[in-house]
Amino acid sequence: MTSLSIAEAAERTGLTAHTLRYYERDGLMLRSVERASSGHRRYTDDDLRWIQMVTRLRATGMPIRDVRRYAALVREGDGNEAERLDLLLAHRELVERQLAEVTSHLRAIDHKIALYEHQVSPAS
Amino acid sequence: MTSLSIAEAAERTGLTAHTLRYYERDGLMLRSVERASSGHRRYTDDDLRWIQMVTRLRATGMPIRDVRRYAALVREGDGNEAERLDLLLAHRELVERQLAEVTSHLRAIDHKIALYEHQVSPAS
DNA sequence: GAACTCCTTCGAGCGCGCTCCAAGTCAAGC
DNA sequence: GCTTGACTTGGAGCGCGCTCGAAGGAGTTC
Repeated sequence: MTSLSIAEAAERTGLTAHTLRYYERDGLMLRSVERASSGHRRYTDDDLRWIQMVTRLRATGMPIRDVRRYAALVREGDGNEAERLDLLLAHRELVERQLAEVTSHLRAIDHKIALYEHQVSPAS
Repeated sequence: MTSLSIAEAAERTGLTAHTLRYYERDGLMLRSVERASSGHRRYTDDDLRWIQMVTRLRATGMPIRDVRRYAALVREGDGNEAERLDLLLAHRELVERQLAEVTSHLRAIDHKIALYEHQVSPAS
């Protein structure tokens, strides 16, 4: 079991140390990160795995407050799996709708691009 | 050629009147929207078409400042089509990368969902 | 002509998600 | 013992994209 400083954890997760501290004080972590005798944070593999999940939720657009709710459910422990599932299913639904919308707007933009491409280096 | 009040334009575009005014004063429109003798804005079909393009750029995540740049190029008139094309191509590239990233994170979340689904109503 | 509705401008405010700063602590190296 | 560097906390600040409020004007309805 490795145990990383905040700088190392930042590097591994792609977040900044600032953000890691912010996530912790904002209730996004499952529990307070352990401390060395110096008071410095020590991130475990479990912490990193959880941060990866948080990153996935965030990268797919889940608001901080919903990640916090999800974290609270996981923190509570066994028994609320159905609630966690609901939350994730609702999120997936939303993300899929957004993907479809962005894709459709992108196709429209593609048409515009095609027009400009024709204009900039016309075949005729 | 129809000509709409700001409330009607808001309804057609799905934006709020507040946002339409904001876009105009922030330089996202191609020109100042025409006014009735009362001073009220009158949106033309051209205005609506442009707003639709702006909406597409925004919906695909283009920052306001880049939309403003694009609007400035279009406003300048003929001769900078290559620049406009560059801008749109760069945007498309970015959006496609983001779509891929979101999709990949979503797949990972799907695995989590599958685990919970199994747990909540197990086959065994 | 009073009330009502729809609009105007200017500027402040807000929610989100960080991002940064100041002042201090601790451990290691010289 | 002093310096250096990585860390700590609390709280302020910021960039983005709206969003809203106040005060007022124009036009219609009764």
